[in-house]
Amino acid sequence: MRGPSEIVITAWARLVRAQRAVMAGIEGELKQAGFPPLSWYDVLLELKRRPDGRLTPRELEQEMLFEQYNLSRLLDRMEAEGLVRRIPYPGDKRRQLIEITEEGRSLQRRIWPVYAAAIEQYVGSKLTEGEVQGLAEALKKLLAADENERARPLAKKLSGTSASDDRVS
Amino acid sequence: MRGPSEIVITAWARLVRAQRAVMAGIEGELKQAGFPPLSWYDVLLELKRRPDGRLTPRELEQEMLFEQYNLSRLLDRMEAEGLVRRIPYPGDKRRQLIEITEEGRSLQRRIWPVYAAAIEQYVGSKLTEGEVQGLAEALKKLLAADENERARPLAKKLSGTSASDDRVS
DNA sequence: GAAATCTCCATGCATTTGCATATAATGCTA
DNA sequence: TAGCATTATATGCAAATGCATGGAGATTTC
Repeated sequence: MRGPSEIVITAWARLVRAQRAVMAGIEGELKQAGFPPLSWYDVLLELKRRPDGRLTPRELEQEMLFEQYNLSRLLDRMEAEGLVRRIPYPGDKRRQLIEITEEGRSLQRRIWPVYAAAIEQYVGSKLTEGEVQGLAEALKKLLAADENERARPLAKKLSGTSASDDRVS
Repeated sequence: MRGPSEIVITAWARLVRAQRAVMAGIEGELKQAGFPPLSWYDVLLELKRRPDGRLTPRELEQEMLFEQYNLSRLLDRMEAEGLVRRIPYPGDKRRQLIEITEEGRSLQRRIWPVYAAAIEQYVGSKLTEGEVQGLAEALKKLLAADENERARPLAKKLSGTSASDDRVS
């Protein structure tokens, strides 16, 4: 395996830094508006997208690229706040279904305008349309599964779909 | 402020996911090779780049986009391992200088081949030269300071330089 | 069809992070 | 130059994360 070229190293370094900077900014906006961390929003949105508002933890984990134990506890907290509900999975007692509550839907709707504004501020307003296109395209390729990757906890099943309304993260 | 277009939302979502996936992969490679987390490497590299191998915590914080308290404790751990050394800052008793030790330099050198291979695997090998160029360019613009951003803890002074040898993160 | 294996989710414990605040030194202002 | 604001770093405490493992239930194997 060749070593990475300089530009690859630069791109990687900037990917880390940009994600940190933008994430810190956006999380800061949400917090300041009195909202929970972005991961809560991600869960709510994934659930809301489903016609029945339900998903198994396993599915959520793969969508969000979250560690299993991490998600388990995140759901604990969200359930404690009444945003989601754990219900039994018919036909398999190991599994469960996470269902978004009305309160969860309400929170998602209230967060979105703030989140959207932050995305526009930290991402949209900094790039041209073409640059955004190219960025999205390149990142999609980074997300593509790779046979060479060793067995790893995250990033197993990735998809590359687009967004609408408040489809984010 | 307009809301973000769909493609902007997609790009942001993928930025988060790609960074998570790639970071998890690369961190996994390092861990498996018995090395400490990437943040340790970042510190070592920033210090090593300086002619005198020294930097103040404040400077490190800004280079790495790390929280102050977070860096303070990271340096505690690294100092405990003998990788860096805290020395007084001449002329200002509030400050200090963090100096990389010989052991720190050695660790950095040993990590680099593993890290480089991982970068190539998770980033370089997935994109064409042109795509990498475009990605680096777009991310640079995301990192550019923005007057509209509210006073935030991170991301104050950002620069956009390139890489060489083992100049990463 | 029983045992071994695998899948899904939870949890105890250590580490790390986040948040607020402390401590100490410097710089500024009147 | 006394008082007050500001800067640099550290730290107590709570929350979140990582890691290893547990335990229950499904699936496979022979």
